[in-house]
Amino acid sequence: MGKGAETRERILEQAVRLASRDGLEGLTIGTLSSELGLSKSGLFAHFGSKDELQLQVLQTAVERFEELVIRPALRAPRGEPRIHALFENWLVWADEEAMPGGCPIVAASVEFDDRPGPQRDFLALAHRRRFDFMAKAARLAIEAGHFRADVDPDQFAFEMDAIVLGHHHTHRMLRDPKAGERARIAFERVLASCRA
Amino acid sequence: MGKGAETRERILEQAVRLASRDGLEGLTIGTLSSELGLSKSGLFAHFGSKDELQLQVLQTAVERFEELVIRPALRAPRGEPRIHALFENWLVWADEEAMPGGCPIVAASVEFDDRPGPQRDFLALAHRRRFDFMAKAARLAIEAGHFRADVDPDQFAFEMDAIVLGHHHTHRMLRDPKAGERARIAFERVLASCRA
DNA sequence: TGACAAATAGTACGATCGTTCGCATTCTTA
DNA sequence: TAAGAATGCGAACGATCGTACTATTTGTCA
Repeated sequence: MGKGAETRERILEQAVRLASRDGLEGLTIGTLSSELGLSKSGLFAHFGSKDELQLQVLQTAVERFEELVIRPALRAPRGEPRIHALFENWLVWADEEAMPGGCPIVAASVEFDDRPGPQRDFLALAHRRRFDFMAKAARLAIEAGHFRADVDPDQFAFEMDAIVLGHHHTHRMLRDPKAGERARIAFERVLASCRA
Repeated sequence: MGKGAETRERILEQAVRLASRDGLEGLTIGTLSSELGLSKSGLFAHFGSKDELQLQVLQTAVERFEELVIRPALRAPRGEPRIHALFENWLVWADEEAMPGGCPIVAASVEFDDRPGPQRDFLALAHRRRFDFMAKAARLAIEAGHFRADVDPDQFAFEMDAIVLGHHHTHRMLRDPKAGERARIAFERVLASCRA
């Protein structure tokens, strides 16, 4: 746990920042190293290949998502409160100052959704887990009596994911200041249709 | 209006195909020219710069969207039938064989949403017009008595856009065969909440 | 403190990027 | 059909890409 790991952390933080703006392919070893005051070869040695760098960037982003969105939601009571917390955390996530280009996972997903390889595999798995988490939250809401018993948890996950994507798009591309409000109204409608 | 325009069409068709898979930056003049059996410089001469090539790719994609999604919808009667046609055409659009990487406009939007420049400007305008079209369709549905008078057309546009994005994501990244069904159920719920 | 390992820098490589320029070919049309 | 414009090719440019190798510095610990 020496100096190497510390440097790698510094590299990955900046790398996530760049990847959120320019994508995983737009992220370049030369640019990254010069912005950090490191040599290209010195930085490269930490990862061995660009593929590996990209994978670690994704890994870092996913960990940060779980830390800032998932884990705080888990501290809320099961059922609708937890779902509500998850949703609100997720909206804030899109404005993380450490990711000036928006969610790097969304960016990478669009970039790699048609290119087989380890990046795509990693992203697919991460998304699958995210979906499962949402579906499980819905299931707990059913058990808690907040949601009706005939609510389809997977359908709920789909709609929640869609609203977040719509928010991301409206917020970042259209710069619409009402994006958050729009997303909340839409989600509230979904919630209303699920309630017991 | 001779041979030049014809070649340019051929170039742009293949360019859209590549851009849908690899993004606008991943689209490279060398690859594009060799796949078409043209010389790099000969192809380049048609556009003068990569920026211009990218812009024309976007222009081509938008024109195709209007031809395959918007215009057919306009042939349906105002109100809910037109909205329904718009939605269904849009879902089919994501599977256009000429765009094996999915909607290039979605890809480019994520790619350029934080990079100022003519590409971003073009995309923002295109999206604005798409939103306006959806909102107008909702307004016509209100006038036709299909939708309640207190429906917010802009909110409707947001939710429709979100569902299409969710479908795109679930379909292309997760390869979930139920993506279309999920999107239809979600949209039906939105429609139900709007009906008079 | 000295030896060994870990971390970083330096340099160079082949490939490819977007772009320029001059020349050949092909079209159009007077 | 001859002239001129439109179109396309070939070669080359400087820059940058990811990567490989060899030094040199820095850190760790017996």
